[in-house]
Amino acid sequence: MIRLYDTLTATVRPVALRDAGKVGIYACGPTVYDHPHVGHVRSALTFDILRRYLEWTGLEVTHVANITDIDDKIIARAAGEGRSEAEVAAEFEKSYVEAMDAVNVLRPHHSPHATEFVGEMIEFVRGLVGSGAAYANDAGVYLRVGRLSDYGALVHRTPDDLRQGAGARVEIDENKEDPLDFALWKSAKPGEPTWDSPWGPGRPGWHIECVAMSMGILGEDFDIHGGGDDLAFPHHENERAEANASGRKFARHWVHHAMVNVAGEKMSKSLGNFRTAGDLFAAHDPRAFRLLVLQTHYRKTMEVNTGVMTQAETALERFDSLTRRAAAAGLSTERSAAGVSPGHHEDLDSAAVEAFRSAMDNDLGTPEATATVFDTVRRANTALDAGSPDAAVLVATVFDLAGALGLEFGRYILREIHDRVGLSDSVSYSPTVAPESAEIDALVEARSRARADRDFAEADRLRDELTARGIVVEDTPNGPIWYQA
RNA sequence: GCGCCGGUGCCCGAGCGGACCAAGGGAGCGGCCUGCAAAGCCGUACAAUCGCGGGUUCAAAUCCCGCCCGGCGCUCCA
Repeated sequence: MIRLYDTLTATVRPVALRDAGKVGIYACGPTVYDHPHVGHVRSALTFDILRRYLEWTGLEVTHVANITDIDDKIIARAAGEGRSEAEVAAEFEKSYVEAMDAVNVLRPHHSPHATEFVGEMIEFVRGLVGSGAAYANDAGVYLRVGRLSDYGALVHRTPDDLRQGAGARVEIDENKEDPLDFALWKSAKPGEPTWDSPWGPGRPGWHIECVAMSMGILGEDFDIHGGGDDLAFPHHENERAEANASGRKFARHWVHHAMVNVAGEKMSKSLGNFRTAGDLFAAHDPRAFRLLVLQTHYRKTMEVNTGVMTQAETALERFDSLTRRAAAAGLSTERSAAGVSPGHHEDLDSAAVEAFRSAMDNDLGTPEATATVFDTVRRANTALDAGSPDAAVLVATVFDLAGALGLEFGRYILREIHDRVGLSDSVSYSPTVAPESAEIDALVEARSRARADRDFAEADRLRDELTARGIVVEDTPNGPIWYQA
């Protein structure tokens, strides 16, 4: 079983599943008040990789990632733009989903919206008020944090510690019994969307929606809860507080990933920085960002800039070229080529599979796992060069392992990606495709004939002509292969 | 200020007490292959003095202490 760092215990420990063979993951998704930025993408990629890997090992995964579609920032934006909160949320959720598709993030099994769970939230808050764990006044309903002795445990602080910070930095709120108390329900203010509740019209507080949605879909005592490490406090801590105050068991394991820095965020484009995911993917292959995320451990801050993106794009070329070489040799690059199914990889190269598994099991060691895949690429190339029968298994291994990481190859893939997100017209690097090509084929064949006749001047002329059309020709023992650069 | 995380080659980035070398990717350089390329493969010196200074240990990039620098958090941000 995979071992993961658990924020609560501050140790790397095996994930102890509630139900054998099944994993429930709740990953905090975005509040959709603006276009997604690269940090959102890293977040989604982290959990997509975790999910894919767990599925690869044969576990049945239920991946839940919420969309928070009602909150102060959405309200503010809607008010500023003279449209409804729902319109704002819908616009940016669409933008978010497009970015996720661009980086090949599998759709979560559930993508609940906060506004769909207001009824559950109200019930939950009602229970807390009923037991005295929370109190209501004119401003709303607040949780009595003072009753929770281990409040702060997720960030390894004591309540007094936090109280000091809260008292010092935040103006005293007269509606709270304790500065640490926070709103479960906010009473209606003019111009804001509201729902009816036992405490009058109002709307949910920030943390309650994730408690309602996670336990509503995955049930109590679910396996993994995660998000960016900036969410550990107050968001996740407050979720814990709410769940614990209700007497229910919450997440068994807490997984937090680190942030991404885009150098000197102030001067964006001119310095090669990217404010939004769209900016990044208009300039670079989205797969390169996934590779970058894979090559950095999830608990470590990563830096994104033009230089590292370009390096990652070049690295990707190793996979794409293996794809071409394998295809030219008549080998399938389908994951299923070697009869692989989730949890069963015995027909693949066992050394690579085991190295991969052991890297991933060790706190999602994607950098080492990715290194294993690159090692396997080299072995596959060597086997291909030698015409060895081992090539088929090695190639199949590469694509199986890479698939578990969500990497997809083949130059034609890029066009698909851009079509998927409607970026085809805005890319500033040349999208590569497998063009339809009776004409190109004819030129390539003519060149082959010229080479066979040792008429190299003509062969080179034809290659130049192809180059002028953006076509790269490579000669292999299995004949020439070509693709659009 | 307090808490947590981090500072590794030209660049990105693993490793986190030793027994096989400080992975992997990128750049540069040299070689093999090629008609020439491309792709691929092989090699790559000048100590990578693993932020700096102490310490523990038979043994430290890996543990401890101090310092410097960076990131995140300290109430609505992935």
